[in-house]
Amino acid sequence: MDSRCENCIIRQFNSLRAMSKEELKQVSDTKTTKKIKKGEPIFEEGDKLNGVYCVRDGVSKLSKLSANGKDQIVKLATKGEVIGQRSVIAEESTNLSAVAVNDMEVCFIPKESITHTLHKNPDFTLEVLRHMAHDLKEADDVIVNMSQKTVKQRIAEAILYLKNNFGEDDEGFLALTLSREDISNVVGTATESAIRIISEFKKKGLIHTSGKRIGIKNERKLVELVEGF
Amino acid sequence: MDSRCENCIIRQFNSLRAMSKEELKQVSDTKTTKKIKKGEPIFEEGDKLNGVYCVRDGVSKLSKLSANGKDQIVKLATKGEVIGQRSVIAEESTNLSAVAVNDMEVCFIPKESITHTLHKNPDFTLEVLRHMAHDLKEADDVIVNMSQKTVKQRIAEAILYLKNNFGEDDEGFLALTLSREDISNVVGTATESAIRIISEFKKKGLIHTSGKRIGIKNERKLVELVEGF
DNA sequence: ATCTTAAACTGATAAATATCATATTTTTAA
DNA sequence: TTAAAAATATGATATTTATCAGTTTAAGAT
Repeated sequence: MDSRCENCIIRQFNSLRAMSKEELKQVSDTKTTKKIKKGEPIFEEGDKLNGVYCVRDGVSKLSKLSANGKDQIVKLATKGEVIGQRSVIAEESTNLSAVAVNDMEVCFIPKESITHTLHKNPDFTLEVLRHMAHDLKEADDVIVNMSQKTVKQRIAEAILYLKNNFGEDDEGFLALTLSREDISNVVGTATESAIRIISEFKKKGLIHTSGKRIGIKNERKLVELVEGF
Repeated sequence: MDSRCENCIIRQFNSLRAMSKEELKQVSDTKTTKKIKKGEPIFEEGDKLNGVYCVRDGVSKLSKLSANGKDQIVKLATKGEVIGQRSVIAEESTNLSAVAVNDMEVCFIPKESITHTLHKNPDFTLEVLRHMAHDLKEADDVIVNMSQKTVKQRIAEAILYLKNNFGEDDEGFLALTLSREDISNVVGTATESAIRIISEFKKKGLIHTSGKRIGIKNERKLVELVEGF
């Protein structure tokens, strides 16, 4: 993979595409590439970030620790997404932890490169703004789901989400394998409850499993379940 | 109250303050002021908005209808806040309904005034971006609260939120009176459950009530409850 | 002011979910 | 490869929350 931002395909998926040649060169010259192993943190809740992280490969879970000691996963960030933006823009310490779900490669971009462009290039700022508007809409949807859907519906939805966003492998399992605990943290439930419902889905023929891996067997029924039939 | 945006105090609280004199004049010349009565909608979920609404007076609830027919209130917007921004920026139809909680006065600003400035004035765009970053953080917090806190904790939190954001009247009641149903829609629970818990708080001496009005009697205990004691 | 309607409230019960305890399987690392 | 650790799984039970049915109280309209 080319190590210059100008040539990085990932850029096509995020706001960096709205940068000018010179701005991009500046980013490329100051960025550093990091490898993060599965389970390792990129940053922790409360950290003051000195820049943002552009995900080149792998998936990161963004989560927040609640008073009762459970993590709530708020978002899964994958190839092409930029994480840490919110904190850098608001000039606050981050409200989320970012931990690698599998082995990752990320580019660290110092905040000066970003903030300078934010002040100078309205196209870039607008592009970031549009992304954030989208994230905000998604967050609103999550709030509604959390409060109005049952755990069963939320788990069905999470499984479909994983398929739609990360795809399936050649054996028909979800390409992104989350632990049962991670699933329960996405859905906001007790790990045992998540496991129980996954077993139930298996018994009913909606999914099949192998170890921690999950595959979809009856997508239509899962969709119906989410919609409340 | 002066009807020119340039002189409007409300502007101090929102992104419009980053506009140049000319931009603001343009907004002022194209804006229209509307009065909305308690219970009336400003816009409905799915509407394509032709502009944004700047709240001059009163409070609006932003909510989303869920599959089971219940509204989930995602945000309460008050004096100084601009609503409908997200949809206009993302150029999508709105994902939320806005209904007046009490009599309101709002200024409608056609989207052209906004989008034009978004493309030209990075200070303004950045200011809007910062606001949205803030909203996103709040949304993340709501997600965590929804999934990790009990209904009792969420109701206690809602009461404290109302006090901190809208204050108390001279009799010691919350200045913003929400119906029990609205409270249950903020908290994401059945109306009867909300009522029951409010009664319980009253019995325990945490609050006092008079009709639908609620006053805080023991703030410390409410805070402790939210934090899980 | 009073009639009418809507909102607030209460009880009984059902359903959903969490918790605790423990067995089994899978993964990790020596 | 195998022992240890971690994750998955399941049962029993407690707790929380929703639902249904009904009464009382408050608010709005004539």
